[in-house]
Amino acid sequence: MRTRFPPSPTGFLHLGGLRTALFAWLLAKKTGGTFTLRIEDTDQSREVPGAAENIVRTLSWAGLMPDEGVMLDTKGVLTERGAYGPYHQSKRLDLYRTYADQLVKGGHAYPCFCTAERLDAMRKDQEKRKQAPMYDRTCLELTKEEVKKRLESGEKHVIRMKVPREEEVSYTDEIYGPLTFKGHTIDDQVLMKSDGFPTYHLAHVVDDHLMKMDMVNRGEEWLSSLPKHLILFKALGWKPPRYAHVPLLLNKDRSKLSKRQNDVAAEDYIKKGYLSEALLNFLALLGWNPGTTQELFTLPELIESFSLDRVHKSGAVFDLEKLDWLQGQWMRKIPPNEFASRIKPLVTEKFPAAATDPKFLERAALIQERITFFPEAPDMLSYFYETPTVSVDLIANPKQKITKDDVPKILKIIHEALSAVADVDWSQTTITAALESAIATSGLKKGQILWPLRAALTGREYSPGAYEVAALLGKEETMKRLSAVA
RNA sequence: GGCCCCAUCGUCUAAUGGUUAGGACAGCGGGUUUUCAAUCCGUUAACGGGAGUUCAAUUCUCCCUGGGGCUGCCA
Repeated sequence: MRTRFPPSPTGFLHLGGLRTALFAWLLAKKTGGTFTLRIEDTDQSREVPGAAENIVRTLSWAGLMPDEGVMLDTKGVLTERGAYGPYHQSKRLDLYRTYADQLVKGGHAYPCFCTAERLDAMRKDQEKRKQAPMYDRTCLELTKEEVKKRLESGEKHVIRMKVPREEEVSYTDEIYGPLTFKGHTIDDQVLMKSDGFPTYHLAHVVDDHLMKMDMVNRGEEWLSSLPKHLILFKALGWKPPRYAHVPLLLNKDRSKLSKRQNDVAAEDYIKKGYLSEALLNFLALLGWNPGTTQELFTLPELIESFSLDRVHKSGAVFDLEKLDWLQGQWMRKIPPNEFASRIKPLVTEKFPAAATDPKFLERAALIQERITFFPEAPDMLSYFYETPTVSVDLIANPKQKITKDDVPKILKIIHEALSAVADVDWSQTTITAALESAIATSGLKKGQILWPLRAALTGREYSPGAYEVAALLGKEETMKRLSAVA
C-alpha cells in the first residue's frame, strides 16, 4: 500500500501530524508498501525557512523514515528520491496549471475575477442575512467574450471549481464509514490562486493521483472538504484513493489541540526529554487500541497489531499523565549500558570528572529506575562528583525517631562499623553485613542507622539506598563524609 | 447561522441484544522498604436524556441535549 504524509512547512511538526504520519507509516509497513513524504509548500506567505527540514528531522527522530519523497541524505541534508517527483508542490506548478485548464475546458471550473474586498463584503452580507457564506457565482455569469478579454488583458484572477449543486456526494471513509454530502452546500472552492499556486484542494487531488496513493490519512478536520476532492477526482476522470480520516487530538476542554493550552510541537516533547518510544506508544493509543490489554508497544509491535478498523471516531484528550507513565516504562526498558551512555554527556557537561569515571555504569544504574527524563540525571548523580553540604538538621529526622542529640552517637556507631570493613572488601555486601550487625548490637532501628548514613553521604532527603551509595562512593570518601558531619 | 462528525469511569479505552460493564493512567488504601522512586495487592469511579423496536436495550432506530470540526486566493 502506498501511503503518504504531506506536511506544510509553516512551522514545527504538530503532535496530531505525528500521529497521522505514524498511522500512515504503519499501514505502509504492515503491507510492505511505501511511505512517501511530500512537502506542501503552496502558501508562500506562511512558509517558514527551515521548517521542512525540521519536520523531516523530527519524523526521523521518531523512526518514521520515508521510503520515497523528501528525506535526509546520509549527511543529514534534505533531498528527494522517488519515481513520482518532484515532491515539493512548489516544483509542480505546471502540473497544477495543466489540470486546472483541463477542468476549465471541461466546464468543471471557471476563472473568477472577484477582489478580496468584494468577497469580504459578500460574506459579511451573507452572514448578516444568516446565510451560509458561499461564493455567489458572480463570475460564472460573465460572457465568454468578457472572460476572454479580461484574461487576455492579464487581469488578476483565480480558478474556482464549479460544484454540481444538484448532486449528492457519497463516500465510505475507512474510519468514519458511509458519508453523504449535498451538492448545494458545497462552495465553489478556489483551485488556483492568483499567484499561480494551487490551493490544497487541487494539489491534493493531482498529487495523490499522480503519485499513485492508495490511502490518504489525514485529520478529521478535512472531512468537510472531502466532497470537494471527490468531485475533483470525478471531473478529472480519476479513481479516488481510499480515505482514512483520523480523529482529532483534543485539549482538556475537548477543543482541537492547540498551542494555547498545550505544547503541540513534537519538538517540545523531544526537548523535555521524552523518548520517541514513549511518545509514539502514547500517540498510537490515542484513538486506536489493539483489542488486547497490551499497553506497551514498540514500533515493530505496532506494525504487527495496527489496523484501521480499531481506530475509533471520537477525538481523544491529550493526557500528559499517561504519557509520563509510558515514559517511565520505556526509560526502565533501556539496556543499562545504553542508559549510561545516553546520560553521560549530560552528566559530564556539569561534572567533567564523570567522563573518566570507572564506576559510571554502576552509578547510572542506581538512578535508572527512578528517573523520568534524561536531563534529571546530572542532579540525581551530583553527590558522586561533588561533596554535599550536610546539616545535622537533615540527619535528625522525627519520622525515623532521630533527635539532634542522637546524631553524634549514631554517626560514631556507623563510623566504627564501617571502619572495620577493609578497603579491599568494600562492597555492598560487606557494608550491609557490617551495618546490620551494628544495628543489632546497638539496639537501634534500621532507619536510625540507614537514614543518617544516606543523608550524610548524599546530603539529600531522597536518593538511592544507603548501601548502594556507600559502596559506589568508596570507603575513603564515605568515611570522609561521615566525619565531615561529625 | 449552514453543513458534517462524535457521545462508556476524571482521562485513554474494551465488550455485549441478557455481563458483577473489563483493562490502563490518575486517585485512594495497603504490602515491601532507611528515604524517594520502582514494584506488588486491593479499591473508588462510566453506559448524557427521551421515545420506539424487542421477552430483554448500554448495544438497533428516531428525536433531543451536549461536544467538536469546517464554513479563506491557510493547510
